[in-house]
Amino acid sequence: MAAIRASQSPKINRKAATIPHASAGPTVDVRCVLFTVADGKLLVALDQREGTASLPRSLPVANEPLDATARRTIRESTGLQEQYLEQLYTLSFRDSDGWSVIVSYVGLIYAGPETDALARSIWFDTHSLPKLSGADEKVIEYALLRLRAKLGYTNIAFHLLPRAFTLTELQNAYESILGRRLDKRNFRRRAIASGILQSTNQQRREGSHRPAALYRFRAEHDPADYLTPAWADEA
Amino acid sequence: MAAIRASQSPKINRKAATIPHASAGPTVDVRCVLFTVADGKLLVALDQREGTASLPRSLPVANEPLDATARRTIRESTGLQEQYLEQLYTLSFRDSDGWSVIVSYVGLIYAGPETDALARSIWFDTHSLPKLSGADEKVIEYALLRLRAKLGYTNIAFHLLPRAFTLTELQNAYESILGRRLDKRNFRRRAIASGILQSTNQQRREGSHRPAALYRFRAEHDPADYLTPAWADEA
DNA sequence: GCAAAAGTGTTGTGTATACACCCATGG
DNA sequence: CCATGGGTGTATACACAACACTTTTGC
Repeated sequence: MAAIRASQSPKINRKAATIPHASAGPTVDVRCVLFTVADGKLLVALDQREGTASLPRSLPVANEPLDATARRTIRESTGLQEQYLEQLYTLSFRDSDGWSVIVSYVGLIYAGPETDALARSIWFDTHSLPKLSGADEKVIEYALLRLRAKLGYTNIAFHLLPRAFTLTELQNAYESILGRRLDKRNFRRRAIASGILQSTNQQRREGSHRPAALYRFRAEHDPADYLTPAWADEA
Repeated sequence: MAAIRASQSPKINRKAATIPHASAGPTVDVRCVLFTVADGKLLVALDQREGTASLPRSLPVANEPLDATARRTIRESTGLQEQYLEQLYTLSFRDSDGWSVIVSYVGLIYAGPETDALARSIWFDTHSLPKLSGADEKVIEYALLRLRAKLGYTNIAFHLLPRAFTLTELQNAYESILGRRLDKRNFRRRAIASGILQSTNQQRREGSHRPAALYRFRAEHDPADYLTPAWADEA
């Protein structure tokens, strides 16, 4: 607990602050970890320009809010519109391209058969990822950690499903992310109790077994985005 | 669920990506919300250069990790060494100085009588803050929200106390942050049960009443930093 | 002996977990 | 009629909230 008031010099700070642009500050680059679930696998979207794979990324254009950059990145790189987006973490990184500040986002999306067909090549199983840069690897790893943790106290997994879904599909999404099986009765009880399920009166019949009831997600009761500040990103 | 594959043009993206430096990207600036507790009040540290108050801030110097920038900012602005530091949120902001990306951090510290004396002027009660920029106001508001939420599932408030403390002091810290009174017996039971209290065998006698047992915080059992990625910030 | 803060247990209520069988359908 | 996944209830353990009095000290 020794005194710390040593290097009190705000020289660099002040100087740079007066000429904010064109200084040797870091480049800001936005990267998105976009997840989807298919066949009981948790998949992540990667770009594969020039052989090596990498997270979808881009630089913010002038005065573009970071959230908008993230959404644009996802659109440009996958052609899809994410259903949920949350800022993950910001880190600085030094590599061959110079000095970057990476603002990372996590997105969730349902990639059904249609979209799957046109964009299949970009999806990679999180359990067998291709070679990635160190930064991308860490960002993905952390995104997974946070996504799993968040399943415990939010209903975020709804965003991985189509508008109408069965409880079994919902449970499969949870199990894919968590990597373990859940008890059917307990899962259904909690899902119903959470109050964010709206029971449509439709059913889905497929295969030689009892048809499943279809539900919708009541977005207005979703407490999932409480981690994102209300103002989010304005300019 | 209409098809979204509209603006597939990664023009801007690609172009900017090839000349990352010297472009008109945003300035990156790190701001710290440093909290302390005194007299049952939750206080935040503000700089008051040139009349208007603002959060302590600075620009990262070349290749400096963001966490290091945050720690340096706190040292330079308060002369103190924070006891806990966590990244809060990153937002972009447009103001008179141009286009900035603000990486915000929350720090916790114990500001005892000694430190209080030399730095008293910088501390402001969170319930009566001076006029601040819109960005700073929002960052503080969000920091408070997150700090309160975090008290529910972590033991983060220990970082607001001196090395040895009484359970009553700990409870006061919680109450100052939450803004409501807690039940003494329940509070103590949970604090003990959490396993991060190490009972020193010392007591503190002050005033005409029974002396209080002193405890220490077992940092190695602190699950508080699980929100921060293991790699945190390397370059 | 009294004022002032420290310290201490029990009970009810709600929430999470473990666990096994019948139902509706297609072929 | 059988294979397949859909759907249902109960008992137990644990976590949390409400609640009041005794203890030790300084003066």
